[in-house]
Amino acid sequence: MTDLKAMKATINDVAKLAGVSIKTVSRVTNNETGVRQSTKEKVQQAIDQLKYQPNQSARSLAGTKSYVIGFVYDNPNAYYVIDMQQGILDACRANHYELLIHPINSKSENLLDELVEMVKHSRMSGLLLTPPLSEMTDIIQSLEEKGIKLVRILSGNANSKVTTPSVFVDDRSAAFQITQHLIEQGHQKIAFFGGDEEHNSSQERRQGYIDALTQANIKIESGLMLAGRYSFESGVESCKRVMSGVSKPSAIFACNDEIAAGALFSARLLGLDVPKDVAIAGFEDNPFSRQTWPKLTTAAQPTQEIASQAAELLFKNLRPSTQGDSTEQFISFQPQLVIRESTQS
Amino acid sequence: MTDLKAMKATINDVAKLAGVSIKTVSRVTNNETGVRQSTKEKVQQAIDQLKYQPNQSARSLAGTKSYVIGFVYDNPNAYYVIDMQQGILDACRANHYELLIHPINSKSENLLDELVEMVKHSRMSGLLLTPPLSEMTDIIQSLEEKGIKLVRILSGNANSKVTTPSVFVDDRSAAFQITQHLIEQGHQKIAFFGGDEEHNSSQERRQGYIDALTQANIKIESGLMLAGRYSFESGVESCKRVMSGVSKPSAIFACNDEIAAGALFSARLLGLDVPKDVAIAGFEDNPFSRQTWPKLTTAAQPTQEIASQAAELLFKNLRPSTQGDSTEQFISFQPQLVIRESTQS
DNA sequence: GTATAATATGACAACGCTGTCAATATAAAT
DNA sequence: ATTTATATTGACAGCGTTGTCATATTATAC
Repeated sequence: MTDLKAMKATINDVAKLAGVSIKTVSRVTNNETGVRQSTKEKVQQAIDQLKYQPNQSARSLAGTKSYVIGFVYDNPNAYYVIDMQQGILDACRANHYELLIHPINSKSENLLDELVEMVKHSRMSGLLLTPPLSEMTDIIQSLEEKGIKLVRILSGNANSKVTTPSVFVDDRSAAFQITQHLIEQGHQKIAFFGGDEEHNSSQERRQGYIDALTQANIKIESGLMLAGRYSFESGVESCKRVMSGVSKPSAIFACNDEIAAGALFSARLLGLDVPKDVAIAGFEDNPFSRQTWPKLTTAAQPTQEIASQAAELLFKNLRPSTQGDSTEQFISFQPQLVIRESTQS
Repeated sequence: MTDLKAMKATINDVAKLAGVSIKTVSRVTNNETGVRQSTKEKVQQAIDQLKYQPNQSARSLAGTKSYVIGFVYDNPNAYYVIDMQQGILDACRANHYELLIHPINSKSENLLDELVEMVKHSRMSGLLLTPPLSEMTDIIQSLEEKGIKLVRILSGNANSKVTTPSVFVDDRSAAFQITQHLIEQGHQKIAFFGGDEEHNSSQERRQGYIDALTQANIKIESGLMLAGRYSFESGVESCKRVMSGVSKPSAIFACNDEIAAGALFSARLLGLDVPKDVAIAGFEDNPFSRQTWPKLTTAAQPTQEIASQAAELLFKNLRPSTQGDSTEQFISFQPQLVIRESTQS
């Protein structure tokens, strides 16, 4: 049983026990090159024996690195954020980094200053960004110009011309699959309920929808493509609107599960049976997509895994030894189609 | 516009500009006593002019305080966690503290060691605990014995005999109100769907339910009080069970919204109309309680505010000057009844 | 006006680590 | 065996603060 009062082992203790200088211990803990294998083992043994863990404060005070990264987000989807945090935290623990979370308002006036101030004040050595922040190219560029290391997580694919290390989620292809699934179920009139336009994901998902319809030779009806926001209310609204229009859809592809849940709610109000009268599909696999009635067909992304890999990518770019080397700066993920009752008649 | 490269002002710069020693600057930034008013002003002016901010790493390396607190949780409800984080973060920003989040598995074998190790490693000066951790008295006690400052957030009321600073949420009284509301709607046979027993909240809510029935002279039927977990599936299960029993309820009080959503789902499967055939109430005001059909009656708690106040309480106990003084160590919150369609016929 | 107590300030050594550069050990080349 | 290049290791000075203790200044009492 560890006792708080019991002095923590320091680098000096390890050095003494291993019979080397503290600098050598430092080399081992930092995985630096130029330490003989036998020495490394000797030191590692002492580290294990004393359960030595470097003091982060001393580290960041003495060195130029800080072992602290920041996770910046502005996302109302709590499950997404929590999963991201968990994934990042896992990677942080494995790499002896600490995580500072930083929810922000991406519409803030002086967003850039706020971020720079935060990085400076908390001595963060890098930042992980999610949409919509990760898609604001001007902010990204300014941040990089100031020498802040970044990894973006966003909707899209690696064909991008930017150089910022990024983790892409191929929403377009997943949206294509969902739409295709709807078509396979015999639907010809399929509506699309969009999310916030400032999120790239909304555009990507719409493009996937359009691609699928095009490939199936189904005419794109602009009256069936509604703009909206990523919210339950928006789904309610869009459903009400489209169902009172001239051209009524037999299926709806909502840009995320919340919109889909709203559409579901609205359809019921209108006396429509789901999926008999209208099939509804969502996106994201929000936990409550399994708790609606009927359960929602959707696209699932391995959020935690995405987060871990994004963090690992950041760490790689933070290590001077591997900097500028051949580390692949782009990672891609493919969401998975999850078919449930809301689209199966 | 701040530039990252621009050297940050240090205590030395401030001292030089103010014409005092660095120690005096330190005294001012730490609000220590024994600095002449005129000197203090002189120093403060220099601080403002240079936009000086103490370096946290140096601070925690040199001193005994660390300006870092930890938020420890093991809660599947993402919305609750996010709200807690936001509230704590607000308080942290106002008090120049940093927050390290730490999701854990409260069933872990060596939970205590893990926590102590974390506190030591990250040099946290205090911890904020939520259920179920905040209700594990043995862990709490061991932590306090090791000199770790704590603030608990939990279900209950301030009559507790413990001395650990705590923020209470009076679930019992809110559950009483919900049950009373159900009774007022004419229900006599009201079922209770419990949550995880290791959460004090489940017991508190059940007690509120029992108290309300007792006061209304309604017989408590043990067959209507089901044990369960805080999950959608548990709600489905409980509903199926109670509806296939001898004594069928006309109303259900579910221990939280997730259970209620499951009950709702299950009722529909059984061909029951809500609220006509059976009224359903939840607890917590989870966002999706507004996204079910019909919307759920529930009890709402100001999670963010609770979190902020808990953090403030911790900070007060961390400040040596106010330590042991007359700061009230217990804060209470009252959840608010929210009546929606699921209980209104 | 002087002795004494109280108050205000400063000098300086930690804190635990990394960066720099010099010193040493080992391998390679002659 | 020597010299030279290379791989390994160590000594030591910071990093920006706070804690301790000594010193200087001011207020109080006689």
